[in-house]
Amino acid sequence: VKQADEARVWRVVQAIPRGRVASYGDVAREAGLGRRARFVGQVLARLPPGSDVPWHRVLRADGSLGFPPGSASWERQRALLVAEGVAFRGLRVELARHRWRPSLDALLWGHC
DNA sequence: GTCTTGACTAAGC
DNA sequence: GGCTTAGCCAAGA
Repeated sequence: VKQADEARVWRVVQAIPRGRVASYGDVAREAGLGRRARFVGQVLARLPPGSDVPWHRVLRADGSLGFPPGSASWERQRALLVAEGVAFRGLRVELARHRWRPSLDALLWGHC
């Protein structure tokens, strides 16, 4: 495992604000990892328990979660998101409303 | 060295 | 809206 890449993934995920979400591909690109979306999934899967990385804010490009619906992990992730005010439309998060846009975020917060 | 497996994605039907 | 297919790329076996 490339420790440096793993750390970059953590950094990016930690930068996702409460109540917002990003796709695996988004995190990969933002971390400078190109198209390695699946690698992001691997990193999150290996995350130690009790980590401060908000892994639940990372989901698939279509807004569905990375787990089979109804599984324990799926329920846990959904509960965490709902607790943050993230709205669901069936089995998917409303990406249009909650998708994290790092560049926009920088524009809105950076120059204030 | 190859083959399989993923918390993936975009495109096509 | 859904399902399938083909591409993707790092890890492990």
